[in-house]
Amino acid sequence: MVDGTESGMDDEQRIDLGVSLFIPYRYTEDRMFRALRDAGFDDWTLAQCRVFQRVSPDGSRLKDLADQAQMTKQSASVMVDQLERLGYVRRLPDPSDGRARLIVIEERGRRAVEVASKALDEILAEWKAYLGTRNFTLLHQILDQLREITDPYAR
Amino acid sequence: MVDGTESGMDDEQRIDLGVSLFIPYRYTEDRMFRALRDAGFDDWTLAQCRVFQRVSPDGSRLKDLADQAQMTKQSASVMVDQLERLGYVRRLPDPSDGRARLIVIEERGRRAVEVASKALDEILAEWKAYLGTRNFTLLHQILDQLREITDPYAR
DNA sequence: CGCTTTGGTTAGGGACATTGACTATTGTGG
DNA sequence: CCACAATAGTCAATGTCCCTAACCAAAGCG
Repeated sequence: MVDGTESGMDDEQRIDLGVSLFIPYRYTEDRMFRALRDAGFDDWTLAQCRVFQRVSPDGSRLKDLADQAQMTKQSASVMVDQLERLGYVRRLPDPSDGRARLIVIEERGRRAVEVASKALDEILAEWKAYLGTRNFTLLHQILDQLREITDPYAR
Repeated sequence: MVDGTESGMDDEQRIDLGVSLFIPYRYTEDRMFRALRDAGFDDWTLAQCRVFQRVSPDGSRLKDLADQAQMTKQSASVMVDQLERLGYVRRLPDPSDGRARLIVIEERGRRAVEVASKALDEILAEWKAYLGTRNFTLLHQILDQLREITDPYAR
């Protein structure tokens, strides 16, 4: 927050790494969202989509979705309600825990995942071509490393 | 969006680069926001703070803030209203254009920038120590490069 | 000068996310 | 085997954010 220009650290490196991280992130998000819309998945919102993307292929608990998306269970629940009404996911009772429910991907959701997947491939291929394979791989490695000290959710 | 597991590209690299970018970004944002709160700047919200961080030391036009923050002028205007009421910024008539107004940082805002600046330095120092100077610099360079094809706002 | 563009504001509504209080199931220690 | 704490999720009310639409005024341009 705040791109201060004073104090410590050589200026070259202060040019907001936070923003530098955010910009390409948003680029992928925007582009995938647009790809989905163009493919006919235009009945959901970005916020709903963000929750959907966290649903594991094996089904997820509401609590986990909420944690990962950094929101309250209540908020996540509303999103899931909507996604369910739209046919992207379904809630099933969790056989291993009577309190819990498993949110699983439905037919329409599966088709959306396919489209998004393809869009992501395209983006990554472009980046790879632009950065060169070497730097592209390095970026991956460094970010993975960084994740270890910045990801609040184990992984 | 959507972390698909099928199709193209070797799996190693598909582990969502988007998320990998987002996680450290959010880490910096969260931590700076907390640092500000702890320092007594606890009367604003994250959304207001996000707009504030875009205000240039020389003053910014509303339109520019809105563009950079990817929101409408109307939304940005509300944020600025609030920031102004809280004493972080002030609107001045723009001498070079009778229609426009310059949003400039006020005393309280300047103090906040200082705190945020210090927090950012800390974070970057930690990352540098963890990644090693070499990789830290590389990360910067690669992200800068990536920005050229992903930043919708020139710079 | 008219006309278009550009910078901002006002008004109203919808989407998102939070806090607080509640139910029900699970697990645990006495 | 039962009181008790912790956990999964819901309901209700509220507030914040952000958008569309409509508008005003200054600037730029033919």
